[in-house]
Amino acid sequence: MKLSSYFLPTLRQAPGDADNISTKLMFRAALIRKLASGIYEWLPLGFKVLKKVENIVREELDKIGAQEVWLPVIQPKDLWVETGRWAVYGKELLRIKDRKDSEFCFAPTAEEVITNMVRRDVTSHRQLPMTLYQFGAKFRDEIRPRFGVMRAREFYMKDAYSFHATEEDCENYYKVMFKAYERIFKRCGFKFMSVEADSGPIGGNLSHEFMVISETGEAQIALCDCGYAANVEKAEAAESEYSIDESKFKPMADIATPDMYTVEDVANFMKISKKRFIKTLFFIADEEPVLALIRGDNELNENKLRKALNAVNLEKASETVYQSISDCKVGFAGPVDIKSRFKSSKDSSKPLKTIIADYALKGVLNGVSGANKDDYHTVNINIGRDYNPDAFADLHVASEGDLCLKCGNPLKFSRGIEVGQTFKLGVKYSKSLKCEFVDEHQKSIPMVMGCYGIGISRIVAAAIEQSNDKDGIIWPPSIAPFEISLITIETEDEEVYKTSERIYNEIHKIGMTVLWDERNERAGIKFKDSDLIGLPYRIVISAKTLKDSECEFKMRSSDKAERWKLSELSAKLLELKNKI
RNA sequence: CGGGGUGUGGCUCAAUGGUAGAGCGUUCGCUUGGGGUGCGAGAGACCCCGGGUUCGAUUCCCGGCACCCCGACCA
Repeated sequence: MKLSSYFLPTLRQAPGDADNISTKLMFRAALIRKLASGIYEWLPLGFKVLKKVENIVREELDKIGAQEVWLPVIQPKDLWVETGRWAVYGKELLRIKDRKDSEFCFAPTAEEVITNMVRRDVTSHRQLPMTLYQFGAKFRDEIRPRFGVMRAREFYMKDAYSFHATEEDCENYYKVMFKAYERIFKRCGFKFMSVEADSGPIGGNLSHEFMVISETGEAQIALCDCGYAANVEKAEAAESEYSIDESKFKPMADIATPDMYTVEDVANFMKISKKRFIKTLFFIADEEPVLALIRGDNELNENKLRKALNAVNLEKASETVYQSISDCKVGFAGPVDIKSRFKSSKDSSKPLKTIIADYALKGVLNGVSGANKDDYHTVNINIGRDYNPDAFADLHVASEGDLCLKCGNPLKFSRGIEVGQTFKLGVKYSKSLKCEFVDEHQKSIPMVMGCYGIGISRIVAAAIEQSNDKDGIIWPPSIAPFEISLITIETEDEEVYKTSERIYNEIHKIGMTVLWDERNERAGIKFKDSDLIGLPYRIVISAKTLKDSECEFKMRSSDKAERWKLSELSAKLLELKNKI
């Protein structure tokens, strides 16, 4: 491609709202432009990268027998009602109506549609297993899009779905897919790791996320030297050994804390560590009010609470429920005698029956919590003496100081960008959508499913996030939009231009891709643009080196340039090509 | 959803109660030719939309919209 006619409007400055490195570079190198919040246009250079990534993914999936399809982005409400997700998905699901007022949604994922497709035409165990996949735009109406295409509302994704006759077959294929994912991310040039994940709204009982390791990543990972690695949303902590010396118990006392609603406020006011605070959180679990207790420095993990309670629905209690149970303003409830404070007058909420506490509270001596009295907190609350939870469980989001469930050593924490996730779904969708097949015994049973996503557009951002310098992007050769940046310094010098053109054609002949900067611009501009765009190999043709029948060769990732004989250029490039 | 901020040429930003300016980019000419060079000339903005106050509003007030930031499980 000749640069003079290529749509590549590079910018010297990134737009003011670009909020991380990869987004700034993607704007400056003219990969993307923004159309609306979380919605992006992909320019030719960016689109090329997208296609490069797509191809790697396609090759690896085809290798494991998956078949490519193309599914609608606009999907009818009915199917979503069948699986119950029309109600469950919430505002992230963008809903639209057509001219007849029929309701549709813009696909955030495609389990419904694909399962519907398969249930119609796959009816026998002889047709299984089967894996289908597609590339396509997905839309999720994120609360707060940020970090450019990394957390966009519309994004480009690969989603694959596998259908199996047995649990065992599904599990085996899950491993095959897992290996394919490892090959894909390796080929993209990533430093990555796979971690255990929570399956979230998609469902299922086994899930992994593939994380590109990056300090700027949104996801937090809990790691252990023993090999355990999990998303913090999922990471479980081992119960530490707690011992409290009852002889150190002090008498309880109420202290005035006007208008101090948060642990932060009260801890600062009393000059007591947050670790001595007992957070009291009210939830409604399947219609019943529940009190969850967490140590002041920890965060509650709702998934863990849901599991501990064995609840289907879990939501934070409303202010009225809070007040009718504690009989005080929000922010001042505490565990002491809480069950007996219920005032039913305020609404129809039920009395509190269950108090569940995080293990860590077993180690809190002379704790602090709300006094169940407006503007007061109680100090020196002790477990056993002053309150007794009905149950203990691991309820908090894993954090510094927690111990590995597998080996007991302290967990470490790191950050990553999630570029892919695999789920073993089981029969969640096949059951609700009656996606069944007839087995050898003439019995109709639901298929066992797996689903597997890769964020293609996010991969592009992650690649840049992981590989750049002060001058711009440094593409891994496998996903670079072009392999070679060919720069002609004195375009008006006929010999220089002619030689450049010859080399340009030669590069094509050996099957490599090249972006030729033959603009009538100054050298500085060309070098700056070339570094910004970040193609892996750079060849410079100028009068200076041409007089020795040489050109200059430089890798984007190194700062040393070499002189290459023009006569050897093709052979040397071929060598490079074979390494990609 | 709550709080805050911003909206002025393609980009980054100024200024102003009397309808606007810079840098970058762009166009033309010259210059230069190995790291965003220098000079000159030119094009390009009904100052987000609607309403109000005013003789007069891009500027002040109100409403809307868009975008950005922070928070959203806090107790």
